Parts: sequence; structure tokens; C-alpha cells
Amino acid sequence: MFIGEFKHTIDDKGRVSLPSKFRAALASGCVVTRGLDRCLWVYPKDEWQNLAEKIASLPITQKNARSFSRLMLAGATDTNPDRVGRVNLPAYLRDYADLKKDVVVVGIYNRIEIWPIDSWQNFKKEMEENSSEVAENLSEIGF
Amino acid sequence: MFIGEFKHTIDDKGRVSLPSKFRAALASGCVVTRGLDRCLWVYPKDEWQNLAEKIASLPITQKNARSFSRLMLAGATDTNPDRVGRVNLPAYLRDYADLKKDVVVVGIYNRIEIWPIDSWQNFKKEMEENSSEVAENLSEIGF
DNA sequence: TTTTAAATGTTTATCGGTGAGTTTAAACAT
DNA sequence: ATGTTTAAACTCACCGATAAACATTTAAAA
Repeated sequence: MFIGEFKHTIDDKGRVSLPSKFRAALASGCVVTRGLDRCLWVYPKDEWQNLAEKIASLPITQKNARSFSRLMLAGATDTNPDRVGRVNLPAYLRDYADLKKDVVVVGIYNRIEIWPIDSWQNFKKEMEENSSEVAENLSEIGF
Repeated sequence: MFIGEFKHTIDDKGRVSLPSKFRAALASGCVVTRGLDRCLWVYPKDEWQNLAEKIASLPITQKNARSFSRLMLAGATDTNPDRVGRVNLPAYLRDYADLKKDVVVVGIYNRIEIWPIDSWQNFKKEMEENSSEVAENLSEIGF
């Protein structure tokens, strides 16, 4: 599905064009929301549905669950790309991820992530340096 | 169902207009009640029914259960949005959540929350800072 | 060099939110 | 029981924001 790393820009109306390779999968609608690690996540409609239901079924009596629901669900906005493949990013989402003009759009199989270019560089650098340890930890959660 | 974050205002008659995307689901009636974390919760009639039954079935012998029932059920008021999508918020509910003029209306899938704008900002800030830990903890409850 | 596609910029029109005004109903007092 | 006052609910209309449509420029491919 979505793979790769692309440099894009946000225009002064808050629109970002998504890679043309990704557009077919988003044509029938997509949902943008706050992601973890201060980036935005973009899901195709059907993928989103699964995730949203999973989140919504968390117990409202747990504080963590409420917080997470608010992060992901209250942060979500469903939109349709315009006919040249751009999606609108509401101000509150741009604020959350600190997105200015230059951004990086990356494909992570079933979701797309949008990062500010500089924090993406930092993230990559850090990850490359620690990749071995990161990988070791994965075995603990059954990879 | 309900997702997104919207800035709205309460007029001098104590009415708040709900986002137009939400209206269809509330047209046949809704229930407003005290929510956890000092905000108001708005449920569509049928969703409310599920919740109310669940609460009502709690053991009356448990003090916490009685308190929670009183918070949620005694505070509830069912109303119908007017034809431009506004609902009346009784004074005691506005007091509970400390709602003045500027509020934020958020969609959390099967419920709607109404927050004072400033406490929503605070909540978000705190949550964004701790999002990783919050997310890690969710795995403990099977997410 | 020509043609096509993608990216960027601009305009326009529709929709949604808010405020104000009007009517209806309810409560109280005469 | 009737009249008066108050408050709640509904309707209308304006203004602003947002997003869809259009147009132009740039880049890439044939």
C-alpha cells in the first residue's frame, strides 16, 4: 500500500498535496488525525473505520482511554482530496504537528504520516543511530 | 460518527450550536449530562439508552456506583436541537463545566463533548506532552 | 519540441454560525 | 377568570469562512 518518503509543501490556505501514487487509495475519502510522536496520520476511510471503532470501545472510566480517544477522535477530520490531490489540514492539526511550509509525507503501509521536515530529519537520524536497540525491544512484544 | 474539533459560542440565552456534521445524528433527540473531567457530554437518544442502562445496573451497595449514577443520571437533560442545530444548556450544567461564551465542541465517536476553550487547550497541551506514555499504557488494557 | 501530467495560485459560490426579532406559551397577579 | 408580564422557543437574515472549481505555471516525458 503506502510506502516511500516525499517532500511537499503546505500552501497559505493550509492545503497539502499528497503523492500521486497515494491518490487512488484516498479518492473515496480519507481521515486526518493527530498521530503519536507529533505528526499527523492520514487513513483511507475503511482503514480508519477499524481504528475508530477500536478506540471508541475503550472504557470511558479509564483516564488514559479518555485521553487517547480525545487525541485521536477529537483530532480527526474526514475530508476528500480535491481534484488535483490536495487535502485541507485544519489549523488545529497544523498547530499540533507544528507544520509550516515544508513537510515530509511518508507512507507506512496502511497509513500516511505528515511531518515537519526538520523533526523528520531528527527522528530519522536518531532512529538510525539506535536502530539495533529499537529492534531488540521488538522481540519483547512478539515480533 | 462524531469526530473533530470545533470552536463555538454560547449565546446569552444559554444556547450552543452544534457542528452541522453532527446534526443528523441528533435530530431525533439528544441527552446532555455532566461528563468526566469537567466537560459536558451529549449523546444521541439511542446511545444514551445503552449508557443509562449500564449505569443503572451498577450495584446500589457500592458507594462509587451511587456517586457515579448521581453524577451522570441526575444531571441529564434530554432536549431537541432547534432547526438551526442549537441546544439549550441549563444553567446548572454550564456551571458544572464552567462554560462561558467561548467553547470547544469535540466529537468522540459515539458522544460529543463541550469544553470551555481554555481548559480544552490545557487538556490538549498536557495530553500531547504525555501521549507516548498514555499510548503505552493502553496496551495494558488490551489495545 | 510537443504533449501530458503535476503542482501552485486565484477566484467564486455555497454553506454554516451567530445575532436579532417575533411568536407562543406559561406563570403570576389582579 | 381574565389580563399582564416574563421567559422560552422558533424563525429569519446577515456576515464570514471555507472549500470547491477554475486557471496558470512548472516540470517531466515522449
